[in-house]
Amino acid sequence: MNKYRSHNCNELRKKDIDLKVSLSGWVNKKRDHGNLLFIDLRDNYGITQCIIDKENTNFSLLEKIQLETVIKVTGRVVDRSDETVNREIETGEIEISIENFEVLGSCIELPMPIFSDQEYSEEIRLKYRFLDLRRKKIHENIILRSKVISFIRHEMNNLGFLEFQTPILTSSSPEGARDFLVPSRLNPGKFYALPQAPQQFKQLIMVSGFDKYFQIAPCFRDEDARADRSPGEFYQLDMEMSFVEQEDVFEIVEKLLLKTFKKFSKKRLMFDRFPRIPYSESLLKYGNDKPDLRNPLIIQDITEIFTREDVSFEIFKKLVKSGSKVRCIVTKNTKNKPRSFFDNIDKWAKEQGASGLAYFTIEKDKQLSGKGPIGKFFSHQSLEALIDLTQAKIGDSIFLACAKERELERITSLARDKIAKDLDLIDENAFAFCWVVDYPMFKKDEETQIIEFSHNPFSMPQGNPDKIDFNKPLDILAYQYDIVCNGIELSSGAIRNHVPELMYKLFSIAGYDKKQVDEKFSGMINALSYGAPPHGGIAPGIDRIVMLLADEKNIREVTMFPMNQNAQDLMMNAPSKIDERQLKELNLILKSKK
RNA sequence: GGGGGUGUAGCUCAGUUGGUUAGAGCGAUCGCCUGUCACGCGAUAGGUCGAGGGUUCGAGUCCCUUCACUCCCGCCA
Repeated sequence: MNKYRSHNCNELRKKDIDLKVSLSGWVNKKRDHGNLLFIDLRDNYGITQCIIDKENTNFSLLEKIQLETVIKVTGRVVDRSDETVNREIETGEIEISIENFEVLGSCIELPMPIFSDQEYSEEIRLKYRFLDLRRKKIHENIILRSKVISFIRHEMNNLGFLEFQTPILTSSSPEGARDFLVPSRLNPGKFYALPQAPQQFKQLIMVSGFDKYFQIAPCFRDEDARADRSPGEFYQLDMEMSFVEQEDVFEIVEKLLLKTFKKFSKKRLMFDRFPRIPYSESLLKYGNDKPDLRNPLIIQDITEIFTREDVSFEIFKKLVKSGSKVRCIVTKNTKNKPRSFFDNIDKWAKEQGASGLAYFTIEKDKQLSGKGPIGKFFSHQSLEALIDLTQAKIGDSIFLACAKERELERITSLARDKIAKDLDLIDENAFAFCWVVDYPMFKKDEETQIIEFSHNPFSMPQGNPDKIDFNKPLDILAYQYDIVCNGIELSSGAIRNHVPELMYKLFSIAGYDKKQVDEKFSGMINALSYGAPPHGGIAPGIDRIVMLLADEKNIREVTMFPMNQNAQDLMMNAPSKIDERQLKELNLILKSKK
């Protein structure tokens, strides 16, 4: 028999009445009636009410016990009368009549209450994460995370994938985010980098002939935090397959994600198959490459309207002449919305750094007319043309913005979210997945005008390699794809380029000569020359998947021991100073910061 | 690196136009209470109003600087 307990705190039921039991757990709550004391004892599994009265010699000791003390109680399971049954907890039909108890772990005064639905500052939660994790919601989130990971692992095994570990101490790569570096004692002046993803290793695994690989892989990127992005480290379901095309990857991942989301969430799945949206279309219609398809609003380009003679909205016309574009969002049947609705959105847009969002509503008396501040600038013929172009109906409103393409995408993307929220158009009880496909291989840095890889340098360009026009690098598309769910980027993947000559060619466009490629990616480029299979893969973000399933807005709610926004672990005091001896061993000298 | 928000008791928060000794709930301590499940009742302790400077007869409140936390932009192949 176990020294500490015969049952856990969510085990005893009516059938156990009269049984002599022992339970161990935390004192969740006390209710002291002076001569009668109730103690809610809590463990990982649940809560059991324990009771003791003044007749028992232990009464006065238990009366004084601090909340969150860990105790073992022994006693008999007793029935509760009908009036005193607690339907809120699973053990609510019984209680333990305490005969004896023992303190297993005492507790000093708490910095934050455990038994409470109050919200606390992140600072205190992260500093005392071990207390925070005792609280119901986050405790359940972490359990959910464990179950999701184990389900995925099981599914991947069934699909014939093999799980491998890849090195954590590896080499720095010139592309991508900033690396976390680890100085090498045995190689003075040289550094390891923590992997931003096991990208090269998983490709090497394919070259090694293992066919299907996966890993719940830690990834390290030294980038600033966001609500959906932990600083430092996160986990990906990293996977790679040999002898596959884009379609094969889609087939596997779609099924896996749908199965996972069906199993772990009650929310509706909007699509049985993920819609596929080309990158360029996504930028136009949604203003970004992570569209929230729960939002029915679509952005449309109406620049041509502003070249018409019978449109007299001179500010926009002038901007259009100098290369700006005009895009709009049509809202259905909003003619009766109060003026404040429109003005709030315009005001909001100005706060976002835009010049504002112009708007008018299409009305028809005898003729079409635009109602609203700028409605008068449009002739009825121009409104007809606008209706043709946008499929807007009478009674709909049009929000428009005019700017250079990049800025226009930014503001219309934000406006699309904002307007949908104001009109309550987003179904919070749904998951809307999609693929964003056909990413360009290269992009031009706005400031430096230098051509660089837009996504992943190891992606295979689309089309016959012999026919690709390398003189127009910005037109080259890649077999590169993302999965987006509810506006959150969940995964990124690609069919890889396994042809060394093609790789050199593409790297040369991004400014790396053969020697640099050989140096920086020696392991991989070398391997590709020794018989590499065509291969591809993807890497869904585990933390974000769990975040969506747990219906949380912040990734720290599904991360056991997260760092704060400044990438500090307030509980472990990381990062921390190191002593001179260690620095010396590592051949490091610290430069004092002024 | 930049912008927004927040910072008052251990925790969550209130604090009016600048005006007496800065309040509440929870928690803590002490007392009362035998059926609660957010138990109830009474009392006590607990404050560098994030820090520094300024304006003022007087600052939690106004101004400047700064720090911490957070959200966002940049960044995230």
